[in-house]
Amino acid sequence: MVAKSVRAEREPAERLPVARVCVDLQLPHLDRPFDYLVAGADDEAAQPGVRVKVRFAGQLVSGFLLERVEFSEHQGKLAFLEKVVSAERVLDPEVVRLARAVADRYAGSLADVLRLAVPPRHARVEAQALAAVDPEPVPSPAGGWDSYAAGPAYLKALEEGRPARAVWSALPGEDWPARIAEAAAATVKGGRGVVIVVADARDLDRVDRALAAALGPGRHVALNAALGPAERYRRFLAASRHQVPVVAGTRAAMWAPAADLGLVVIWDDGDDLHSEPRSPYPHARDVLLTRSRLADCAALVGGFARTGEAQLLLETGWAREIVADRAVLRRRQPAISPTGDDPQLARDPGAVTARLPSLAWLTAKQALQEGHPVLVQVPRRGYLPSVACAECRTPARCPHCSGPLGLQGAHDVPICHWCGRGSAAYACPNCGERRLRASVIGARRTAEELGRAFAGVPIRTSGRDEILDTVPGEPAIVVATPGAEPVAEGGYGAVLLLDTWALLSRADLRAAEETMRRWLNASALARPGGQGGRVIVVADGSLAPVQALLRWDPGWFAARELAERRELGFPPAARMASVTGPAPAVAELLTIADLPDGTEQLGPVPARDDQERMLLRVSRSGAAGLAHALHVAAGVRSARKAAVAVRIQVDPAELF
DNA sequence: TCAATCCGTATC
DNA sequence: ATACGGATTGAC
Repeated sequence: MVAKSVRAEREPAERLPVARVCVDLQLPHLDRPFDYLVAGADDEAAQPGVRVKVRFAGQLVSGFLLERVEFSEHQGKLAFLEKVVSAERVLDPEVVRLARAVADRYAGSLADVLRLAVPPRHARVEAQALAAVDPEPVPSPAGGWDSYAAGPAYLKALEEGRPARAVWSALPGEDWPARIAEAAAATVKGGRGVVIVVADARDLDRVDRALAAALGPGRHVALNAALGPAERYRRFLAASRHQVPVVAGTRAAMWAPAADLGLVVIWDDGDDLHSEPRSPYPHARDVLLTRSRLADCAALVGGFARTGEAQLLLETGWAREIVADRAVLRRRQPAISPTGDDPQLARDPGAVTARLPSLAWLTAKQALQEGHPVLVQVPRRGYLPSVACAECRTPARCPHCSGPLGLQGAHDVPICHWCGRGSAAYACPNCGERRLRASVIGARRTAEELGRAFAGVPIRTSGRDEILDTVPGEPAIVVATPGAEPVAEGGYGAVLLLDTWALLSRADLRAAEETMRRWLNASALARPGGQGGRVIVVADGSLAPVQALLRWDPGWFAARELAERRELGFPPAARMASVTGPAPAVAELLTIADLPDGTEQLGPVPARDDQERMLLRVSRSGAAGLAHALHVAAGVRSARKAAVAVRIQVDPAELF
C-alpha cells in the first residue's frame, strides 16, 4: 500500500493542470487525445512535445504531450501522467498539425503517423549537449538558376520569405544538388528553415556535399535512413533544437522539425522510394506539399522528369513552372535518337548483343574512341508480368474499369487485376488486334555479353547489390539498372537505353511515366550534344514517351499523361483507395463504411496470402470523405474487437 | 431484495 | 488488454 499512498499525495499543477496526450495505440477508434492530470512535480518538464508514460486501461503506455490546458471536457476522473520521460520537446507543434492532416488524408491514426515522424529516443545522445558552431554569414548563391526563366525571381522570393511554389524541370546535365543548395541558402539568408527530401542515400550524399559548400559548416544535417539509432537521434535533435536551419534526408526527413519553415523541397518525386511502406503509407510529395500549405511556406518540386501529380499542381495554378528556354535546352541536351528498327530487342533484352542495333553499337564505339565512358541502362528483374497487344504493344486494359489485364495461364481469358472481370472478347483499342503477349523478364547477362561485344574495354556494373557513385571520364562501359546510374566525370559520351520493355508491357498504371523518368534521369548524365554526347533509345520513335525524350519535353508528356488519367479516372485526377484483408473482413468493413456518393467499388481481386483486395474510386472532391469513411469504419471494427485488421491504403503506390 | 455473474463498452 | 457498469439471473 506504500505505492498507493504516494500516488494519493500527488497534487495537480497550479496552472494548466490538464495535459492532452496522444497515446501510442494501434486501435483506430482511439484516435483522439486523452486528458491526464499533471502533477505539480512534473509541471516544469511536462511541456507540449515531450514524451510521456500514462496508464491507459490499466496498461503503461507511451505517448506525446500535445498541449496543456486549464480544463478537461472529460466527464470521468482523470489519471495523473505516470511519468514525463524526458523534458526534450521532440514533437514540434507544426509537425503535430502536419501529422494530423496526413493521418486524415490517409485514413490513418495520429499515433501511427507520429511513430513515423519522431525517431526513437536515445537517452545518452539526449544528455550530450551539441557543440554549437559559430555561424558565418551565408554566402550569396551563385548564378546557377540564371539558366531558368523564372529562376532568379524564385530565389529572390525565397530570400524575401514569400511562399513561392514551383515545379522545376531540371536541364539535362544539371548539377541539381547545387541548385537545391542555392535555394536552401537563399531561404536561410532570409532567416528561415528548409526541409529537403531525396529518394536514396546516393542522392542524399550529393545534396549533403552541395549544402556544405553553399551554407558553410554547421548549418545543416543529413538524415539518412541507414544511420544508427544514436547518430540518427543526434541529428534529429540538432534540427529539433533549432541548431541547424536546414535538414536534408530520405523520406523520414519530411517530418523533421524546423524553426520558421520557409521552404520544402522534393527531388525526383516520381521515385517510388518516396512512398512510405508503413501505415498509413503516406507519400513524401503529399506530406511536403501539405506541410507547405499548412506552414504557408515555399515549395520546390524538382526533377528531370515530371509526374502527373506535379503537372496537376501547375494546371490548378497552385505552383508555377521553372523551366529553361528552348535555346538554353538545345545547348545543354545530348543528341537523342530512337532506333526502332529492331523490335525484337525491345522485347528480349537478353538477346542484346546478338542484335544490338547497329546505330547503338556505332554510337557506343565512337564515344569510347573519343575517350568517354558509355552508360547502358538495362531493366531490373522481377516486375509483375502483365499483358500487352501482341501487335502494337499497347498495354491491355480492362474495358469495364480500365484496370490492367493479366493472364493466369498461357491460353486463359485475360483477367483484370482490379475488378476481376474476364475479357474474353478483348481487342486492342489501338489496332484491333486480338492476340496478347506477356512481358519478358529482364536479362542479367547483359554486362557479360556487352563485354564480348566491346572486347578490351573495361566493363563496370552498378545495380541493386553494388551501386557506383561516380565513374572517371575515360573509356568504359557502365551497365546500370534504373536508379543506380553513376555520375560520370565530364558526362557520358553515349547513353544506351535498353530498358524499354518496361514501357511496353508493365501492368502498372505509371509504366509510361516511370519509363520516361528513367530515361530522362539516365540521359541527363550524357554530355551536351555539342560536345559529342549522344543518347540512343531502343524503341519505336512514334511512341509518346520516345517523342517526349527526343524533344526533352517532360512537361508535354506529363500534360498528356494527366489528360489520359482524367479520361480513365486514375489518380491524381481521381482518388483511389484499396482495402486488403481476408474476404469476410474486407466485406464487413465496406458494409460498415458510409462511403461518399459516387464511390465506385472495383473488385474483389485476389491478393497475397489468400487475401482479397477491393479498390475504391471517388472524384477528388470526395477524397476527404472517402478517407474519413474508411477510418471511421476501421474504428467501428476495432471497437467491436474484430480479430483481423484490414489494410487501408489511400492512393496506394501499386495499383495492380 | 440482494448478491453473483455475465456482457458490452470505454479506456482520460 | 482490463476495468467498470448495467443487465440478468438465481437464491432467499
